[in-house]
Amino acid sequence: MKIATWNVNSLAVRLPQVLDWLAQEQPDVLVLQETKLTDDKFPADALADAGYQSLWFGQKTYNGVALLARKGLAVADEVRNIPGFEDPQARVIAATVDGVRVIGAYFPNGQAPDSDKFTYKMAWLEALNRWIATELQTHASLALLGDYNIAPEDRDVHDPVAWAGQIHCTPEERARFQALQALGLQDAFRLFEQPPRSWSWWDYRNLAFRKNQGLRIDHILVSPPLVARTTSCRIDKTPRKNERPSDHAPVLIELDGA
DNA sequence: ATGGCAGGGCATCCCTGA
Repeated sequence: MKIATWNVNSLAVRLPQVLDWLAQEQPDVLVLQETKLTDDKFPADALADAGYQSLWFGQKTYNGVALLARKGLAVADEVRNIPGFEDPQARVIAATVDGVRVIGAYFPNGQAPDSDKFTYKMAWLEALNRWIATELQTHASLALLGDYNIAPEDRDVHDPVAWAGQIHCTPEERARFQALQALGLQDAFRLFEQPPRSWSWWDYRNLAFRKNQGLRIDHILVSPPLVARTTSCRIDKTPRKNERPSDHAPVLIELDGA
């Protein structure tokens, strides 16, 4: 079973690239962030033609998430956003696929550590942690994946000195990432040996991709039964080389067994 | 020290992203 996440930065612009990538990689599940589409505009038919059933949860201009699955999608226990956390922004979509609880999330950016958006980010992260704890009680096999907007460690940052204390790298955000790990989740990427200077996002500006200046902020966290089944985790830089690319690259894991 | 690119929307000399 192959499960992937990709922040596409507008599905309207990136749909052809998503279809290409699905044909290329044939993931069983793909979660998308920053679709930037209202629900009436979601391209469910084009994705169905490509063999994927979809769940989607969007809004105008900002945010928006979706969950695509080839088969085994249990739509009955779909969840949108964090239960009990009042939120006008479309950031979370969850469902169960072949017994795996898949939670796709677009974590708040936070803009700057002294901003209102950072306060919102921290409240959102706290609510997420509480909810994931309860989800784990009913779903032992759980994957939390998406654009976390957190670089968990300095080795996830191309220039840790320049980024020290900046958004995505503050101690408060990193403590929240560690709090998710304290629930028993593990960073699938770090279960394996990886190339140094591996990033999932590169700024559009400054030739950042060509110079490989980026951050690793897109993650797949897996619960213990999935840790045992995970055979690989990688970042696919290929779509970042496309014409009109997303600034994020997809991240994927492969699981043993059904 | 700043902004540099990209997407969306329909007002812009704008907002947000990361």
